[in-house]
Parts: sequence; C-alpha cells; structure tokens
Amino acid sequence: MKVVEELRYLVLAIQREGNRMLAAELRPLGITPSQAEVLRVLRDHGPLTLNALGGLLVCETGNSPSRLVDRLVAQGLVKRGIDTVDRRYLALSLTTQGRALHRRIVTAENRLHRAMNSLIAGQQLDETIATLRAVADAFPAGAALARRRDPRQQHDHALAQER
Amino acid sequence: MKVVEELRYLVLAIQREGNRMLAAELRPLGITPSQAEVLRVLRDHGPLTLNALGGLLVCETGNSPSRLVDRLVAQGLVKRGIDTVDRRYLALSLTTQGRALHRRIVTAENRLHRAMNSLIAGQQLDETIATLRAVADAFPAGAALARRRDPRQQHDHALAQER
DNA sequence: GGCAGATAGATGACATGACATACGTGTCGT
DNA sequence: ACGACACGTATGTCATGTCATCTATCTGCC
Repeated sequence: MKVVEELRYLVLAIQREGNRMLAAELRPLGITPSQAEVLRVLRDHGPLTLNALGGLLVCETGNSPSRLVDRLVAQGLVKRGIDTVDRRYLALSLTTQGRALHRRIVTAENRLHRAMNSLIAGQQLDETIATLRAVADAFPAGAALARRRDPRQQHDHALAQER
Repeated sequence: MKVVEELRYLVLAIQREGNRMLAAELRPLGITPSQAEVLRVLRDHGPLTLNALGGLLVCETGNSPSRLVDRLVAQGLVKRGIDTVDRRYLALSLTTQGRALHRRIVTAENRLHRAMNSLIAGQQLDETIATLRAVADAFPAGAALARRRDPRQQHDHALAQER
C-alpha cells in the first residue's frame, strides 16, 4: 500500500473512532460532536452570522450549517436573532442554557482527551503536527482552524448589534 | 488549544477534505468513496461474508454494511450469493462489471494520491505514520487496516464455495 | 422609483454512519 | 424432536455531510 494511501486510511480510521468516542461521551448531554463544535465556536467567537459560523467550523464545510443550527435552536441552546440593519444576516449566540451546557461539554471532551493522550504517550508529536498542519492548511477546513487560533482577520461582516 | 485537541481537529479537517476530493474524483464513475472501498476490499480479498467485509472496511464500523452493499448490488457491481451450506452467510464478490469499474477507480484514486503527495512533499513521514498507527491500532477500524495488510488470520468463516 | 444582479440563508435530495432492534437460520442441550 | 440460544443479516431511526436549487433581502445602476 502506498504511503499516501495508508495515511488516508489511518486518518479515516482515527477520525471515525474518535468521533464515536466523543459521541459516546456527549450522548448523556443530548448533543452530537458537531453540535458541540458549534456551541464551542459560538462561545469563543461571540455572535456570528451563519456564514461566519460555517467559516469557523471544521465539520460541515458545505453550504451553511442551517440545519445543524436549527436543532440547537430547537433545544434552546442557541438564540437565532436577525440583524436589524441587514435582515439577510442572522445573529447567532448562545443562550444561558447553551453556556451552561458548554461547561459540561468541556468536561466530556476532557475525558476523551485523556484517553487519546494515553494512546499517544511517548510519541514525538512535533513532526506529526507539522505534517498534518501542512495538509490541513491547504483546505478551507484547515483555514477554519487557523482562523480560530488567530482571532485577527475574522469575519468580514460586523453584526449590527456590535457596531 | 491543547495538543490532542488540535490533533483531533486536524484529523477531522483532513479526513473531510480528502473525502470531498475523492468523492469529486469518483463522481464521474457514479460511486462514492465508501462504495469504492468495498469494491477494493472485495477485489483483494475474494468472496466474503457481510461480516468479514465489514471487518476489513475502515468506513462503516457499525453493525454491518448491508445497505452499502445493497446499492452496489443494485448497480450490478457486486454479486450477492448465499452460502449453500449455511444460508445465513452471504457470499459477496465482484461482478465482471465491478472488476472493470475497479480499474477506473484505481486511476481516480491515483489522481488524489498525486495531489496529496504534493502537499506532503518534503515532510518527514516516518514519525507521523508511527503516531497515527499507534492510535489507529487501538481501535477496530485500525485493526481492519492491519488485517488488510496481513492476509493471515483472516475471517474465521470460510465460505462453502471455497471449501 | 425600479429592476438586474449579488449575497445570506433555507430546503430538497441522496448517501453515509451509528445505534437499536427485528428477522431468519443454524446449533446445541435435553 | 424441539425449544432456547447464538449468530448473520436486514431494517428503522436519527443526525450528518454534500451538492444543487430556491427564496428573501439588499445594492447599484438606470
């Protein structure tokens, strides 16, 4: 098997299993890994439009995470406001309930991270991170990650309520 | 962001984008990346039961890839026979059409691999592969990969037509 | 003012993925 | 022989993910 091909399957396997483990940790909270990512991004990056949110998500690179947000709104975790100046834009933010749940999410994620840490204990990670970043940075989903690390050059549209 | 967490998101981002690229390459052939993996495994590992197939797939770690196989059968790419001795078992194999399509799949995958290769050009990969394998091998999906590399200790059930 | 085009978001369609459960078939104990 | 159990497969359900397309709203240009 070629090296790239093995890498492809390794990444696939790890993503699947990691997602399964995280889903298991989050199930008692009633949310999924993707939903947890939305809550995390909304908590860290204030009120966002749907597009801006999509630009910060690694999951759901597609059009826009309308339906993902729908379910969070239905659960009362996210507030979907409408920009008063330009009514095409949404103003998404966490509700009090959403903020409370986020704290429990952090705990659940930490359990996963401890498990993963024990799997990579003793490995040299610098090269691995560098390699993966080199690949990821070539794509929008990787750029989303970079944007999350670096709060500069954020979304181009400033929500009305922020002005 | 913690190291494990960054790794988790990097793996997620790369898997997503890689899958999207592969899906784009395969779309003209009328199949998806998961379906391509099934064809690949069936080609390499002869007639298989559904469970044995599932044990060699990285995608679809769930119960059994019934529905994934369904669509391939519907497209005439896979033949679903029934074991004559124990009628619970399926005997899945490629049709002539399936084998022909597999050759075109290889070409499509090679295009993806060239693109990925250019992204990781100049990177040291030994450590990366070692790290990823260490993680993947802890899970069933990683074990599936290991089984594909090493044709010994294959499926425990030998199909009747093979005996 | 008013319409063409652009932009944000919503929705339809389809294939996964994952979990739980149902069904069909064989095995084994008695 | 037959009934409980085990095992392989199929199916129901729900949430993604992805693409294409539709709707609502705004911007500019005339």
